[in-house]
Amino acid sequence: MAAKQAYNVERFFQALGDQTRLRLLNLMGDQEICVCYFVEILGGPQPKISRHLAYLRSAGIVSARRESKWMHYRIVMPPHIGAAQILKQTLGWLKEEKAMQADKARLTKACCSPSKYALLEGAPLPITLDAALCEVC
Amino acid sequence: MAAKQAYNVERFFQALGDQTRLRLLNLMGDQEICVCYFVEILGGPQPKISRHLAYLRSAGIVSARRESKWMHYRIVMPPHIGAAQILKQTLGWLKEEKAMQADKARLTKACCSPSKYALLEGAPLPITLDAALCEVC
DNA sequence: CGTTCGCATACGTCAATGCGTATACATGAC
DNA sequence: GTCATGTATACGCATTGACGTATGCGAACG
Repeated sequence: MAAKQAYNVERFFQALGDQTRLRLLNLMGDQEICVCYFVEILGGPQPKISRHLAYLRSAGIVSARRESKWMHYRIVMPPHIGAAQILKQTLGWLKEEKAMQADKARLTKACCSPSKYALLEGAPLPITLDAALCEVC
Repeated sequence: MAAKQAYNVERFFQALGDQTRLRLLNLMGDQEICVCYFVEILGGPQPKISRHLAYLRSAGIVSARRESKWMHYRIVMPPHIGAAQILKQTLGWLKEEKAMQADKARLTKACCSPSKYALLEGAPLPITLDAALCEVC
């Protein structure tokens, strides 16, 4: 069959129905990114970022990987084919939003000179995911 | 520009994050349908249907038209091009869900023999929207 | 006019969600 | 072990949302 039955579609759309979470997803894109960058780029208290990441995890949209002290987050395509298509389309359109482009630019800037950001001293750089492993690309 | 700035993206996704509203959207499809059919097909109290339709209206996803006593609802494409694409894709995938197909089948059945449904006595039949006027088609 | 019908809204209740703050947890340095 | 660092969770609170029930509003009919 083309679509699975048990997938929680409501949860998927609810996960996309928040500005902060959309910004997080846009920043991830096809990269695996450390939480400290999210905190730096989006501003605000760190628990806020962490909670939204937990929400995305519970919705099955992102996965987390620990590397010593740092947690890396990346987008994972939902098992539901319809949801996966929607997610791809959403990511594509986010790239066209000016505010999202500004976020991305700040991320690039932070990665190029992390020493300018107290929070990012020694933080691991984002990792661009292998196209063969990343269905987003 | 490819995308508008002020569109309420959160509200759009939140509107899709509910099973009842997805069922309503699937039933509408490319037709303009009377509220009484929604009540008949989805069951449950009528105010529940009406509230969800109001939510979809506030999100700019559907529009309402009065015809004497009856209110007809139809899907309207959001002004935001990204949202419009997402909505089309969502509608297309809903058609593949078995539960949604069952809803649609019950709607067809109700339209063919409305006399069997007390609620639908004299109710106006759904109107398939002209392809020239309906961007969904 | 009053009644009936189709639908929308108001009200109260309860669960879910978002936030800031504080705290717990995990890892590494010492 | 202690401590610092990066991240997650707990708590209290305010807002939102979904629900059932009751009620209001517009249109048609008598």
